[in-house]
Amino acid sequence: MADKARVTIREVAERAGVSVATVSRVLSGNYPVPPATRARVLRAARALDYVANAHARALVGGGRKMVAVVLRQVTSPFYAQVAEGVEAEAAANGWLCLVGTTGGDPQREMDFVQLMREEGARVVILVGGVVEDDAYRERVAHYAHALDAAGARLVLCGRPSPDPELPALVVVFDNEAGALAVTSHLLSAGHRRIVFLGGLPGNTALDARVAGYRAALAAHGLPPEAAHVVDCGLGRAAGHRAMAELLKGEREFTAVFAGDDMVAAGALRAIADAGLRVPDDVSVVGYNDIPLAEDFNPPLTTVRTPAEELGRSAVRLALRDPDGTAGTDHVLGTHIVVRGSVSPPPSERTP
Amino acid sequence: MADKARVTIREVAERAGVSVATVSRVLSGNYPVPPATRARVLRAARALDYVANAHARALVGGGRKMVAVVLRQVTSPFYAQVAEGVEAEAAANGWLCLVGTTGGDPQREMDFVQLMREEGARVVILVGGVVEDDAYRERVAHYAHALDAAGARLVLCGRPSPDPELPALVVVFDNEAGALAVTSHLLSAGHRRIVFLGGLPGNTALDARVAGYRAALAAHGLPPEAAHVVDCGLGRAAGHRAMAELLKGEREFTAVFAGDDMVAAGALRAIADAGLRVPDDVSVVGYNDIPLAEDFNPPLTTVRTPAEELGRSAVRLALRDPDGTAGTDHVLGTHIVVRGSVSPPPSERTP
DNA sequence: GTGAAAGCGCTAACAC
DNA sequence: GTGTTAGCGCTTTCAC
Repeated sequence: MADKARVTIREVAERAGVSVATVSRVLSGNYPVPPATRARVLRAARALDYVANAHARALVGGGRKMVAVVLRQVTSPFYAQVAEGVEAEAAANGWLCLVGTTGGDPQREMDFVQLMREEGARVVILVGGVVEDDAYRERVAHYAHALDAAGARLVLCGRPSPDPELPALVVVFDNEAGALAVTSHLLSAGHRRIVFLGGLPGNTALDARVAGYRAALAAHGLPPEAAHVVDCGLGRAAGHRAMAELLKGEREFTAVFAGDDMVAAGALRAIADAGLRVPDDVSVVGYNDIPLAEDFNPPLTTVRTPAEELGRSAVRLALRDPDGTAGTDHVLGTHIVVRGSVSPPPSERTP
Repeated sequence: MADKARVTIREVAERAGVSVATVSRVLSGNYPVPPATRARVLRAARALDYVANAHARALVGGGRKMVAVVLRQVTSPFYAQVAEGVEAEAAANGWLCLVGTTGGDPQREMDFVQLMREEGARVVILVGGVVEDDAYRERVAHYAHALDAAGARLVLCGRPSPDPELPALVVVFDNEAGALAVTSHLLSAGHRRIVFLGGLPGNTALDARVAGYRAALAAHGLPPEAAHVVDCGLGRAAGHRAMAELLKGEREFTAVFAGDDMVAAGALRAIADAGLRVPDDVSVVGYNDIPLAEDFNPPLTTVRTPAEELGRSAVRLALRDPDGTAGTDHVLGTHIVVRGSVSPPPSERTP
């Protein structure tokens, strides 16, 4: 019962009483064919429920319109939004979209990119911040050159290029500006002791956010020692653990700036578990404005990063620029979304 | 610069000083080749950064190991988890996974399935509840037969088969049992006036949940009129709108059973906006236990549906059963997760 | 206007 | 052990 033979173009031709060339012509629709023959062929194809073999087509046609996205995981709200943007923009242009997940494993990333090369993907999009070590730089350089040699495009999405000379397109957020803005928001509310939760040394996105955080502190005349960054990495669990740990000692902060909204979710839970209230006892801000951030307790003040637009831009750029005029990075703006997780620090409210 | 010629097997053969057949043999690894030649070929392939053309390979090899998942959208936490399960299980077996989204549009669904037939996907997985109208039944029957005729498998995931005779595998949750369980939980807490928010007449998943809800009510000796289902459909926005509407009139309920967690999120917000507290003034339960349900305000009591396992099961089943011994549905168990959104109704607490 | 035929890059018989 | 060759299903010159 398995593997019955697929209907081929030859059978359609026979049934319609024409040659395979004619069938190909009407199906491709890029060649004038008399309405009568055309109808006959179409009828035969319909009757046989014929579907073209995409592989044969791609083989002769030199590849197929396909873009591939590589993410850590689809269950992260942020990545899911980026994927949705890529998928939508690809579909809108009649391109196929393939999403692959790595779980953060470099080997899986390499395997997937290799697979995409075999499949003839014409655009490969790498999404999200990463820690830039030598192995990474080497990997990306290889992807970029290999893809370029095959006439395909590499797009770095949400991360800078490790080397401006690489044939790669890049679309990013201005993480530093976003972080500077939320930190300033906290400072304006009167906070002076703000901890940054979720540092990840070497990670492009987090380093930039930390830089923005430090810049805001400095701009408000605070000394460098005022910065307190906890390098616990990302994820709800990490945020929860790190916050709980922090809450064990003397409380030397009045606000926390979480590296992203998932970290914030974990931190909020830990704070509640400790019997403290947000924002009365401690203020919290996140980053990314994931769809459910407004349902947190309390609704989270955070930085909106247009994730879906990031994905759309990536494919738009790649399709618009088939010959790879790399060079300038495209940067997308972000802005603060004020909700209920920030208030003046306790001391300020009881002068 | 675009579309440079890809390195082919012929070039590797030349460089290694052997025939293409030999190269093919060492690369496929399914044929004994002397270590010396083998090494020479491998070296040549590496030097040229050769990647096989998957299309040529699939063309001669009769298709390629690929499973396709079809979802409404990846940004829904529930669907994302299912997709992750499918992806993981497929990858674990060395299969490619392609995810397509429809946004709920039947046309896009048909286009995507058609595309998957062209691509030679050997497994196509349709995910999630649907409203079963005639058009739908016809569509699915067509997919099932067409896929079967090509030796591929159709898997209905999270929805029953519209016709037991169809050559399709099915994996589902026992929605009725899950709904009966949470409703009973509410009843045990003392609630008698419970509204079901998020009905969607004709939708397989919601109808089953409503049935479980009614069954629980009946089991507790309540008359059929005790049931109150609001057919607002799914999604956070729908839940918010419907709840706000409900709150405008005389409050004739003490608890709400949301059709899924996103509806619950919207309902919680509407309740808070109305100045009411959960669970003191009104209790709320959801369905699915999405990852962030515990971060809602208050943490949501809900029904855990093992979404990722649903996805994994779907591919496991399809791979285990290549010849389509359809017939019996596979059903996955669910269970309640008790958190903070339920308490006895106000009247019970002030006897 | 339509058909015959030459490949696209690869695998698998079939020779030697 | 390794090379030669015939296709896989399709598109696309090039004839007629």
